[in-house]
Amino acid sequence: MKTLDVKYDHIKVEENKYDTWVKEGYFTAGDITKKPYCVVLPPPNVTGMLHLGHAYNGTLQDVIMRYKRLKGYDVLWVAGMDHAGIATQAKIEKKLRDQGINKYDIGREEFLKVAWEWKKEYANTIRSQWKKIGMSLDYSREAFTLDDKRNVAVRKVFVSLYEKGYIYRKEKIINWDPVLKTALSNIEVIYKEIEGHMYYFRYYLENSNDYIIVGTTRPETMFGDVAVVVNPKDERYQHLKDKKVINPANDELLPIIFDEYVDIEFATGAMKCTPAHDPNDYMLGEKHHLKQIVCMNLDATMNARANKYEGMDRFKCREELVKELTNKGLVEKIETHLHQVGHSERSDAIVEPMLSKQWFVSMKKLAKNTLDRQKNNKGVQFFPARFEKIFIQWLENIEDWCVSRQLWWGHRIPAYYKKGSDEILVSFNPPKDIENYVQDEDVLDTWFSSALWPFTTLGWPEITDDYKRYYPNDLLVTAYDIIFFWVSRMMFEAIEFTDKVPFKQVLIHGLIRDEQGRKMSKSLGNGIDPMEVIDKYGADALRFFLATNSAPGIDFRFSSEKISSSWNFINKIWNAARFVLMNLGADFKVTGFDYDKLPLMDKWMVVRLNEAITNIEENLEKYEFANVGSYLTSLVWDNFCSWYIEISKLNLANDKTKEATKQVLYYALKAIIILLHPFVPFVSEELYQALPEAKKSICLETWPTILKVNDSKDVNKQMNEIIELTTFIRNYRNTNNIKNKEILEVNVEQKSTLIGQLLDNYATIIEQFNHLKFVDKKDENATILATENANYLINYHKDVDVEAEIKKYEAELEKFINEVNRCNAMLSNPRFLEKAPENKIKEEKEKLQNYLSRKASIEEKLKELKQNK
RNA sequence: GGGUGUUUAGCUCAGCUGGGAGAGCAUCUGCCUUACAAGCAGAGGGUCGGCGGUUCGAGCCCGUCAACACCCACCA
Repeated sequence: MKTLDVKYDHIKVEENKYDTWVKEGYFTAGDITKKPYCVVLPPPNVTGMLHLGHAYNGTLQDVIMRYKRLKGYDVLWVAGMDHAGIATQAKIEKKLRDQGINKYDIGREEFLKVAWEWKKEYANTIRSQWKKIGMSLDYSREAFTLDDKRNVAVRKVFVSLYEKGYIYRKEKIINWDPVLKTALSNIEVIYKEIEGHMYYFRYYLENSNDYIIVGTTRPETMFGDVAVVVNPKDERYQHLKDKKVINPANDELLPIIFDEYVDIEFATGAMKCTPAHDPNDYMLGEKHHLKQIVCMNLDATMNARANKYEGMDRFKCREELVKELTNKGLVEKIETHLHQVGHSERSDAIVEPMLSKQWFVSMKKLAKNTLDRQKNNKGVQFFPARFEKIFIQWLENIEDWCVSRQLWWGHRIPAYYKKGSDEILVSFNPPKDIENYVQDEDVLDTWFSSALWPFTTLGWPEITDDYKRYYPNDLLVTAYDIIFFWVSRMMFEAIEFTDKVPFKQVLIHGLIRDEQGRKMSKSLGNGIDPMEVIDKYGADALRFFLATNSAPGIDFRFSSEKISSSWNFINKIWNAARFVLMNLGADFKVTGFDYDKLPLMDKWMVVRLNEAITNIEENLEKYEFANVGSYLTSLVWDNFCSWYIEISKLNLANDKTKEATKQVLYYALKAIIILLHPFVPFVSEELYQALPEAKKSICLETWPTILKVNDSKDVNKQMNEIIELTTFIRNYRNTNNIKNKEILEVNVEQKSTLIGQLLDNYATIIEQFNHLKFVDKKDENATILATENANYLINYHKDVDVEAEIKKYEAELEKFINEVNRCNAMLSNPRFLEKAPENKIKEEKEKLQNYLSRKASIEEKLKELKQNK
């Protein structure tokens, strides 16, 4: 049994606990005598340190994991990390660049060596951060999205999808990141509103002085133009049938194409068509069998198509071309124009839509399979439910997924091209005559491997014991910003390859913002390092803040003030525990107690605890952690500390009640510590180990159970009577400046047998607690407190200001008159009596009686006061 | 152009299936009462964004408007 320091010091408390937990195997799953419960951690990217969002996500899960362990489950929380292809490669390239190294100089193999070193370093950092947060992960099953086991699964899935016809390779318009020089999927493009220009150019008709005006926001792509398109219904352009116009940029002749796609109202209603640099133009091009002319290089400089602009950056080219055409008198006008421009999620470069040959996953059928399940109630249960709608809508409008990336850091695509032939071999293993083939240089989108995470972490494609036991996962916890990237892809892959949904439930949480409510971002520099917060306030305070200050699915603000409040709360428990332990004494034995023989106050503590356990459990099951937080706070702070401990001081001083109270203090403290453990694992372990007869660790404990009692209603009622009287007395002392040492005389007019019992048994303790004395005499100037069950007449009237007293009572009277009126209005409404549920009516009737009796008491008192005047 | 969320006390936010508005911080008053002054006791403070509707009864349900935030979408 450890003893507690006088002061709560989070640094000391949080030291040296985690390693023991891990070493003892408390987080290692596999006890097959228990029911399994499995969650896989959303693997953080090995790009760097964990941020506050990771701490939030990890805390929510850890709360659930620790709760489930206490509830007796065999909990598996799989640790793992994500290779984060683009993000990590970008960082490594930058690091190399800073050292003056170009990745092409060292080549793919050397580059990958550097990358694995990088991964090793950051993996260690991340593990040390998990440790500081206290995340109870199973490291024995730790996985990495790019390790050998996961590679086997990725190859198997790729080949299988290819063989089933879901994967194809095709030249299409894709989103090209010219900085990282790779293709991107649609959702890796972030659209931002940018003030650009709409340029209007004159396109002269062939052999004519007549011209039409064509608007564009991207003049540099004119070198890839193959037509001008107008709407067939547009009367302005009927005369252009079979005509050709001259491209102002390169004097080439462009046919006029008629297509309904063009919006007559927009700009001039005449649109240039660049099939190789715009998805809509591409579609038009396919339809009208137009050429596809790429006019840029992979780094977004212009290619030979741009003639003298070859080698120039696209935006510089735009500028120069506009200048040139202005000089030639071909510019009609230039307007500023707000539009959405796609940026690369990782490099922030303006994405170039570009014709390129890439690998795609055909999504329609896979999405449909997922939707069928979800809509037939065989899908996953979303918390909060509204995210299901978002998920469904996205799947219903899904486009094919571009999965090839022109990177080195990732799963290399298992496709082999036969030299000197068009033959493509897609196979799990390289062909035997590999010398006759060249493997595809590209790697797969990171999310291709992440999408398999719920089952590859459990050993799939092998049907392992883990897979059989822990799949499907019970829950996934993630932020709403990666529903599309991750949740939906896990869904369709799981359904396709395991014929099961990957997890039964998904808990979607919001994002954490800075103190001003802004999104945390690198560019704003407003990111908060969770490790700094932990140093200052402790992981427990951070965790309690994160878990209990957020509503499901809604963003919330970081608040150092609230973390500080969390710290204070922990400090409160710390001190309460010190008080209890000090009073139990060194020779305390846990003997339990006979509830029926307990004094009222001790019974009340047991009853409060029962109610708290029920409420906390219910809310944990619904992932309503904010509710759990307020129950815990009021249980500990109000019930346990402010009332029970304070009253227990009297019971502890009395030999008759001492022993039972000690037992209940121990019982309540232990239960509270365990209830708190999921949120504050470190300090709860410290406090737990200071308890008499503690096990080796709180991790071996079980969730507190409810003690069956049948008098909880009476217990609450009686204790509430004491609380009401006490609060009134305190208020009375306060407003009349009466010190505690001055004993107040109080006469009680009983209105119920309950009060009789209460006074018979606990008069002395109530007297001591409130520094008062119950007397028989009734002073005519007494102040009156009317409760539902009694009138308390306080015989203290020195320096009574009769006028002030009258005013006070009149105010009080008005309050009760209003209440009586309210009840009467309700109860005299025939429709209320007719339609409201019976118990509601009964409740209101009881209230009315109570208010009437309180009102009568006050009226009586007022009458007396006025007579005395 | 669609869609979602938010709007509650001075500030930051809870309020679960409709049945008398809550917390933390801040404010005011009084306390160093030996678990805790990072604390204790008491108090004040809100026509729950506006309007309309459903209901015996609305912060909660429906409609509408407003402000703010976010997501999706190929208008050159």
